This record gives sequence, C-alpha cells and structure tokens, in this order.
Amino acid sequence: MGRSPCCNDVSELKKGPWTPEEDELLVSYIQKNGLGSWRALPKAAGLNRCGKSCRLRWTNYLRPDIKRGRFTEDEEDMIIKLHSVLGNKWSRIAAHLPGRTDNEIKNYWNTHLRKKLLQMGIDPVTHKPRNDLNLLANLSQLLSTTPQNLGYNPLSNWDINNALRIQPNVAAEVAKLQVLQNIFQILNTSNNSSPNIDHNMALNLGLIPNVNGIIGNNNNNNNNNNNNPMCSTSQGFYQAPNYGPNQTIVDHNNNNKYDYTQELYNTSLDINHNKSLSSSTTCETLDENRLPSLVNFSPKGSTINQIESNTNSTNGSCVLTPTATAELFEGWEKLLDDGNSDFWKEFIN
DNA sequence: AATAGACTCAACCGCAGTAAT
DNA sequence: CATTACTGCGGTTGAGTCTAT
Repeated sequence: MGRSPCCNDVSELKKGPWTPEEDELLVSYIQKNGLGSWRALPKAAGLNRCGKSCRLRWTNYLRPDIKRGRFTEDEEDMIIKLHSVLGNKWSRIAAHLPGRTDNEIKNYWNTHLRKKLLQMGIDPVTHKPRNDLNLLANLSQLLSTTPQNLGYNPLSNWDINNALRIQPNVAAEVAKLQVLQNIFQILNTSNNSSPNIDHNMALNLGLIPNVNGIIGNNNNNNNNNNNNPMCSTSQGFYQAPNYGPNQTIVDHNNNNKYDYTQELYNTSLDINHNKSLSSSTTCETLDENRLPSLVNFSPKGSTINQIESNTNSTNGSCVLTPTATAELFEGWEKLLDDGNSDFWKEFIN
C-alpha cells in the first residue's frame, strides 16, 4: 500500500484561470503558514483546487520575489548563452535569472528568442548556423532589411545599428554578409573534400583573418569544433563556446579572460560567472580553423568608426573599420570579376 | 468597423525521479 | 522490497489580446 492520493476526486476540483479571490486565499494562507505540503494546502486554505494547481500558481505567478516586466537585453543574452549550454533545462536556466520562473523563460524562448535565432540563421537547438535549406528562407528577410524596419528586426540591438545612422546602406550589406558568413561556416565545417576552395573564397571576401600570413590551416581536422555548441547573444555575436582548453571567454568591459571547461560550465555557472557573461562578453576561439565572427558587435563599437579593423592575431576575432570594410568589398569585387554566377551579383547588389 | 490570423502566456498534461507506506 | 502517490520539470494547449487587412 502506497501513499493516499493527492486529490480524491479531481473531477470536482476547479480548473482554469485563477480568480483574484482564489489568489488572495492562497497568498494569505502561505503568508500565515508558510510553504508546506501542497497536498494538504488547498483544503486548509479553503481552495477547491488540486495541490498541483496551487503550487503552479504560487511558483509561477504569486511568489513575491517574481520579477515582472519585459526581459532586459542582459537577461536575453544570459538565456541564450545558458540555453546553448544547458538546452531546454528551463529550471536550471531560471536558477541563474533571479525573479524569473522557468515557465516564463520557456515561454519567452518559444515566442521570442527562438524566432530571433532562426531569423539570424542560427539553429535554436544546436546554436550553430543552420545548414539546411531553411537557411535560404532567411535570405529574403535579411535582404529586405532596411534601417526603417530594423526597429523590429532582431538586428536592432546590434551596435552596428548605431553605425547605420551614419551609413544607412551598410545595414543590408552587413545582413547579407552575416548570412554569407554562416554559409561559409557551413562549408568550412561540412565539406572536407574541397576545404581550400572555401577558405580561399572566404579569404578573398575578408571573412577569414590572416593570421601571420597563414589563412585557415586545413591540415588540421576541420570537424574538431563540430561538437561544440555555439555561443550566441541577442546582439548577434555568434561564436564557438569556450569549453575546450583552447577557448577563452573574453569580457571586453574589463578585458578579463576566463577559462571554462565543459564541466565547469555545466555545473557551476554561478553569479560571478554570470557577471562575466554580460552583453559585452564574447567567446573567442584559439582554433585557427574556425571562421571568426564577421563583425564583433561588442558595445565597444557603438559607431562605425569604432568598429575596429584588422584581425586580432592572437584570437582570430575580426572586426571592421571603414578601411577594412573597403578591403572587404574589394574582395567581393574580385569574386565577381572572377566570373561567378549572376546569383552572387544579385545577392550583393 | 469587422474579421481573420498571429501572438502571448497562464495553466494544464504527462512523464520521470523520489519518497512514503 | 514493491507499490503507489508526490514533486518537479518540460511540452503543449487554448483563451484572451493584438495586428493587419
């Protein structure tokens, strides 16, 4: 013989939305008696509800420490980063976001963040660039991106957006290049038969940093990053997460670097670590095979002039200055002059 | 102004691990 | 030790609201 049932006759218990009167009964009971057995609570509180329903109402809505209102950018970044590590472990993600419930985070993910990543060409499950045909579905949206609709587009939070106030046409170009970077990322990781072509093409386009004159050393295993989930933020900076010994998390605010092992990430993303994963935090890889992020959307670069040029020879990150941008587009011209298809000409124009 | 479709989010459902008997 | 309910979690639903036409 086991336990007695939680609710003797569920059919007689009320379901559906809670009334203010029910809320008041539940809150006042818990304030008086504290949290105890959910099973016994409804009867003691005078509620015609199942204990499970009471628990849900309390934890997801009535708890006094629940934070209301829209998610902040930092919270979005945190959710995305934690999701890339933890997956759909909403309760564990919620543990790192004080005042937010797992249900709330789950809803926000499904209604906002998931779509946001999809629009960016990022698979919300793997946090890697999408390598299926659906990727092409993003092209039309990105290509139609204009400064006017950037307010609605996920790209709106990017610092590049500030730059667009100076050079509006750059918006669509960056959007296009972001897609192209994803495409090259896919080529780089999935096509081992002719990796040099991909690398050379990407090099011509300025998408691969020239590290000491050696670009994209393909002698190494191109797939050695495939098991790593991506690190992504609401600001559009996507790069390999930094679980491996060759990878580092960089906080551009204080220039600190942190070494995270997979185990550390999985088990102890504590408050201090959360701080290091602010919106200014990027994940940078020391692996030369990985394509760098096209543009570093760190808050540092709030204007076009601050989108720095040059490749960082130590970590491979690639950011743009006007000079670098010009060089990059020269690469495009070269590609066109080489007699590529009209597709690319149309794509770029 | 009316309507349909899209979106949001509170609440429910069902499963798995845990605990009581 | 077996049985069965409890608890917590993730997935899903659907009523209410918003938006576009």
